[in-house]
Amino acid sequence: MSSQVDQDAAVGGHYRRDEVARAAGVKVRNLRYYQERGLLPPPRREGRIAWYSEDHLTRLRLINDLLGRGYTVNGIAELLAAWEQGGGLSQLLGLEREMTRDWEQEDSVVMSRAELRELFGPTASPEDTRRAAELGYVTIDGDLVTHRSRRLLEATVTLVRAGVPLAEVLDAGDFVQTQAAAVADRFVALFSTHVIGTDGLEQLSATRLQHITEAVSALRPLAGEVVATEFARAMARRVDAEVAGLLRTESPGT
DNA sequence: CTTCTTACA
DNA sequence: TGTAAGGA
Repeated sequence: MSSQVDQDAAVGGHYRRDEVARAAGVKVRNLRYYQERGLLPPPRREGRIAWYSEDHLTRLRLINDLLGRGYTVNGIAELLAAWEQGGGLSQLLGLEREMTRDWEQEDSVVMSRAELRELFGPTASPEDTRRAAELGYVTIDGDLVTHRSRRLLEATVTLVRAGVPLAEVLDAGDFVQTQAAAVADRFVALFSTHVIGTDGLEQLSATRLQHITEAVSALRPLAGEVVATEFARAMARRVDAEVAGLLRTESPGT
């Protein structure tokens, strides 16, 4: 009966300095070190006693694991920061569902070629239809045309009725697809280097795989959030500039 | 005395 | 990362 330490520690999720250290398999000295490097949140203080929680324990184990795999302290700090941000955002908004939705889950619209012509009017050519199919917006089966996204179709119709030639709308769609792919590549690259590393997925432990899965789902909406925000800002600037230009040329004075 | 920090190697 | 010394 010489050590009752484990009983005290296991109950409330409160650990003293040396208890977390032992439980996580790190040296007491390093608790401070990780704290200074921003890897570990500071413990709750009660007089001279530093109390560590289950969260601290979990994080320490993760840090230790990553360190053992050759990650640098700085790399882990970056990962942890991104992780926390992503998790916070994904919980914050119901946006997650909206942003991770892809075409397969969207309403599709089926119509005949005649209906399609009627929808778009004279600016739409068979060539446009072919191009739309090439870009993946529609699939053609005999006389039936299926558009994969009702929202995109409606947006396109709106633009065309406002006077934008369909061919140019398709050009824009092509451009957006390319740029979106580039943006996605960038986020994925970030993720691979900082989270997965060079080892590849094969030799990862089950717990780390779990962590990665969580991080992916946390980072997806974060990436969407970043892009949406930047896009909104860019649009606002361009529109402002355009409107200012029009005002100068069209109404020189009253 | 214990618990924790600071500072130096 | 170890550890000696000092504050609370």
